[in-house]
Amino acid sequence: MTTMSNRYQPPLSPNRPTMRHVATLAGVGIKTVSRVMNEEAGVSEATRTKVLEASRQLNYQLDVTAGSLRRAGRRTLSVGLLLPSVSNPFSGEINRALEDALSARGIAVFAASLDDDPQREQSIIAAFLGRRVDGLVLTPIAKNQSYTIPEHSRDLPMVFIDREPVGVDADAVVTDNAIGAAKAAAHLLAHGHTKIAYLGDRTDIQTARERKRGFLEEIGRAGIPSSSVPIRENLHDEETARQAAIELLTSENPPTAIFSSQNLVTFGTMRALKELGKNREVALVGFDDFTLADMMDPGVTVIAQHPDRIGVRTAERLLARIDGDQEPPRTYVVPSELIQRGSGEIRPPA
Amino acid sequence: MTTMSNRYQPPLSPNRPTMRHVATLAGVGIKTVSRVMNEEAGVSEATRTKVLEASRQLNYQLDVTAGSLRRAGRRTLSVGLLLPSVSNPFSGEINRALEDALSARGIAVFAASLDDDPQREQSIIAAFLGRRVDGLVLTPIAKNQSYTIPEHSRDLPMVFIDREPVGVDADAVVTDNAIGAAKAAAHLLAHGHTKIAYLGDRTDIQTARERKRGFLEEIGRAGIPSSSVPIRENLHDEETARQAAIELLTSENPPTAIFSSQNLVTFGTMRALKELGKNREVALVGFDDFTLADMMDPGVTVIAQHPDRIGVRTAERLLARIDGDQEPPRTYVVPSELIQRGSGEIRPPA
DNA sequence: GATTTCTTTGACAACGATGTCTAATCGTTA
DNA sequence: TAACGATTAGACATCGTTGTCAAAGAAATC
Repeated sequence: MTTMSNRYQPPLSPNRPTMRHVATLAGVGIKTVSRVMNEEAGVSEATRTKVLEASRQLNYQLDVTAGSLRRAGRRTLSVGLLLPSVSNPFSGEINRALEDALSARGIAVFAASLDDDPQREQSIIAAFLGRRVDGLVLTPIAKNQSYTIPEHSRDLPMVFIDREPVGVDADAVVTDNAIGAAKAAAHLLAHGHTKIAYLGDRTDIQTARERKRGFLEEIGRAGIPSSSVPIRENLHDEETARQAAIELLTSENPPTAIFSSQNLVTFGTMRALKELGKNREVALVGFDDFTLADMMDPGVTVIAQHPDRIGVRTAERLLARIDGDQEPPRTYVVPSELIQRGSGEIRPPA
Repeated sequence: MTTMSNRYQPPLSPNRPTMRHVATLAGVGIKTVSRVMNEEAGVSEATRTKVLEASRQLNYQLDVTAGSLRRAGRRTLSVGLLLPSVSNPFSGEINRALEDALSARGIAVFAASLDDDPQREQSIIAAFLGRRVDGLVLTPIAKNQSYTIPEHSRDLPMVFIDREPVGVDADAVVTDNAIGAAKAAAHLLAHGHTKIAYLGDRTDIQTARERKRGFLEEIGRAGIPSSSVPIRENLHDEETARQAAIELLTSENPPTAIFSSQNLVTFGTMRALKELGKNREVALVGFDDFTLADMMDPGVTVIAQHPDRIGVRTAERLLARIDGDQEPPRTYVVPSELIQRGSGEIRPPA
């Protein structure tokens, strides 16, 4: 220890205190303060207390971002989360599960909404990268051409949700969409239905395609030609779904059961059934659970996803990657679950 | 311009490029690159193009956090948002509206969930401050003793939602809770009810208290002694609400109408009514709108809040403060709205 | 043609922290 | 008692950027 005085004295203004303020007050060097703040070893108990006391007195708060500049691995202790929309309940659940897992490690989450806008997607990812996030979780709905992650960020820890990564080496966490849809089909078949309609989301959405595939395959296994299955697709909101359902139900040879591939489509279908007074006659199984599904008339049978489990698994993978896991990327499947509530157990008219 | 060479040449590694990389490639000084990136004036068109080209070639991405260290006002272009829970639909709407308004200005949002845990609140706020956010939006539910914002952060732009700030000078954006609840009471009174029960949330929640007050005042104005009003409080989830409602409805002198002060309480009440087969006899008005309210039997009449408008107004205030608005803090009221759907229009038995 | 002014540009020192390296101190042991 | 390793501490450079300032060159004025 050559001298006790630093090169210059900070103004010690009433502004937000820095490490130097704490150091001068405690009468130690700035690096020592750093050590105490980061709970590094090699500080005597006496100095530690001195520093802590000074820090408490000044109400000092370590500047995480400034530290990230020099910190090993340049960790910023923040991750970016790209969701269809933060206001969508499914996304909210995932967001929450992720937050819980990451906050335990002191990692904060930037969340942003995509809204199926590829332009927006570009700029959000850029914004995340510009903030030097330690990892990325991507939950896009639509198939957007290229996930243009710049070359130099290719090894950024990344986890995709509900979508297989293309062109990037990354883990993915998905629901067993095809299997879930097959379960729905099997359930309706088991209740005696043979005329089961499929109401589906936009075909450029990978999960929607998977669900359709699983559904049709199961129907096929029952010996029903898929050409005889009424299919209405590219329904992306309640209203278009409602119209499609009405059209189908008032047609010459209406289905006795309906499988709807997504929340909003289910809602539209429920509306149509109620309007036509057929809600107790035509069976319905929807993909995705929703609040109050059991309070409907009848309760709505669904294939429930588990956003919380998806979130937990995602967090686990992301943290593993951040911690240096070099295993080849994998896709993790979170099983869906059939929940019987009445609408799916309606039998066809004899 | 003394020399053209910088003190040292960067390794020009395949890693993430910095400004210096761009500068060397473009053959200009690093400050010039900074100017171009920040669209500062005083750069000739020729140099601008050169720099932009080099930046494009290297896929350079400005490091926002590093810049914040030196930038005037130390802007980090990020804000912290504290919500009851990111998975709660009401919070989600607010989050979304805020994001839309702030992302237009290049500001990213850290969202975190509080879960009524004062401990957690402390650490989240500390985490936000440690990341040097440019502003704070706080949406706590429960009354938590002290909003301990350290002295030196007192002038940090801050907006409270649904809660008057105490001990801090800050704007607030709130729903007209008392007025909304009064509207509910008036509506039920107008339909001939005199025995109207109040089912309420935890009494330590300010908005819950306001709603109760507004409700009782309106009842009082109708000449009904508030002592004769059945009141059940501190219901914080569906199950306790359901039990309270059942108790009330099976009592000797059951109410002919119910006002429930919050979403989950409304759900519990709906369940109770359905179980007792009274859903078409007993009137119900709930505070807070919810998905599929119109699909219930009967449709549920509600006092709807407007989380989107709350979010927009909040963003507006926060940005104004960030931009230096020094007006004395105000509380902004976003009006609620009565939506008739059937359950609130049931008349008492003759 | 000589000033003066304006425009364009880069060197340099920060910002607040941490990694590296070296120095002082303290026990321990030969 | 001297030598040594272990422990504790601080000086310093540095992370990637921006604010300040000064200098070079071009344009405008006399």
